[in-house]
Amino acid sequence: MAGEMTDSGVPRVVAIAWGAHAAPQRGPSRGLSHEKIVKQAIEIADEHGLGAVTMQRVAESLGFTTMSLYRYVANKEELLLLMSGADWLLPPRRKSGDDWRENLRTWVAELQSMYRQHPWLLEVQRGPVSVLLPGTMEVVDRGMEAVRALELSEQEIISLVLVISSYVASFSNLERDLADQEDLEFGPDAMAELGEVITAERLPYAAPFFLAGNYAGGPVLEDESGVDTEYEFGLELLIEGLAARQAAGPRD
Amino acid sequence: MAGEMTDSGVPRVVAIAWGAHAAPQRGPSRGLSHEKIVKQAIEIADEHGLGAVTMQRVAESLGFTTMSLYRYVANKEELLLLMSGADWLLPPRRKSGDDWRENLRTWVAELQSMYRQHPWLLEVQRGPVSVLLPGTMEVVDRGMEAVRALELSEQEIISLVLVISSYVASFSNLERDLADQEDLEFGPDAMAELGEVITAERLPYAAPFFLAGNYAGGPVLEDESGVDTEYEFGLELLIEGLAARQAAGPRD
DNA sequence: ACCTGAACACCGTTCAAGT
DNA sequence: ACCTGAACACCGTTCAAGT
Repeated sequence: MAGEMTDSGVPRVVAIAWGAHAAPQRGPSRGLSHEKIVKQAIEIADEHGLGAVTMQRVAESLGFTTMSLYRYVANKEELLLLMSGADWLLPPRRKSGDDWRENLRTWVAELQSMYRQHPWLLEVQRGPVSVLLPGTMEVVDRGMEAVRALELSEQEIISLVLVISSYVASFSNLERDLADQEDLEFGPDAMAELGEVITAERLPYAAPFFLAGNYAGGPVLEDESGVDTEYEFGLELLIEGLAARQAAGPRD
Repeated sequence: MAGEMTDSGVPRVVAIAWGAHAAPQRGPSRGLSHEKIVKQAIEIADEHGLGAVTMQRVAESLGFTTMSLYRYVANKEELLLLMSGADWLLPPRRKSGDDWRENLRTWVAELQSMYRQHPWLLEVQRGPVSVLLPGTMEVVDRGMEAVRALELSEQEIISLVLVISSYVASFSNLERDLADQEDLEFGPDAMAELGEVITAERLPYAAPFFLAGNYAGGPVLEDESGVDTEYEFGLELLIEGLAARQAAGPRD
């Protein structure tokens, strides 16, 4: 499942991603390359979603046969990994300041913008291999830099980076799901029908809230950009929690 | 994209999920039903992953033709929605206490256990419709109950429930991804090859950490159950942040 | 080494037909 | 109303063959 390995024991796809698999190049090349394939696949995913990324479509849009791709990529999974680990999906790196809160917010905003521009990133299966891809490592590196001023152990720094990036990913996911489908609005008939199954006995807390019209389609998910309020709320909690932890000094 | 609507304007799949679409039942029924189909599909997903859930496989394992399913379900997407919104995936509801921290931890543990037992839940596309399914509303209801003692507005309560459940989902996702593939271990050859591209110039913070052997395959991701340390760390942050917010009193 | 073409075993979904 | 069977337009991937 981790794919083929290179002679030295590095996963093939990792070597390719870092450009270390420099294409032996003996016979004639008609112009295909890893970079071209991955770029094209990303373009298709950006425009038409990950579902539109098929081997056939990628190949044809490059002017080649489907089968030509298999000279560069072991299978579709490998192509998806290469797409998700491309480091050019991130905005250019900016100089980091001294205020960790501000750094953290900048880093998080970069992540969020990446997910917004390339929502399919959230659908690609992650794993130990992804962690070694250029894009992922770049994200981790920027995160580590952002919080360098905090008094945390290396273990805690990695934990923090993981926690925050997971948080951003999960909210970007939510945001994407909600954006995908048009909002629902219910007339009196629909509310009546729903009211018969969504009862206060069954759902003592959620039902009254829903029946008052405050749930789906209500103000909760309707502020300007979907779930921004919720997102900020949670991020604030994480940062405040971190500050409290810092103030309390080292533990254990 | 939101699917067909019932006469009163409720999405068809929502009506089915709540059992409000009570099967007209005029002609002869050979024993297929929404419940049987969804249960079978869930069983297959639990055992063999969401990828194994095909219309053909679900139908055949029930002893029917593929096409018979389409009398109960408009398309595959609807089947996936019904699976993800089933409320019997949750552990039985327990009485909630007065300590909101403890309640929150119990609720979160229930969610986590659900994701561990049914990892495919994390792959199903969410949307406005999912929010109205019995399972989702049950989760929200339990969350609202857990934090009822906190002095928060309804808006904030919903935000909090969303934040925490997103957090749990994202970590469960991470956990699943890491569990899917065996861990990587690199010998000296591999480390040498990787060291040529993963340099301190390119990744000033992550590279030294990685080259010291502390990154993938190192102690960070190797503690007992994968990412438990990171998970606890973040949860602690959220709770501490929440407590700090409470102590500071109402805002704005 | 690079790319092609034919073939295989799958998908989801339609439609018309049986009971 | 419920289920079947044949057919269609796709998938990813193999293999043997061409240059």
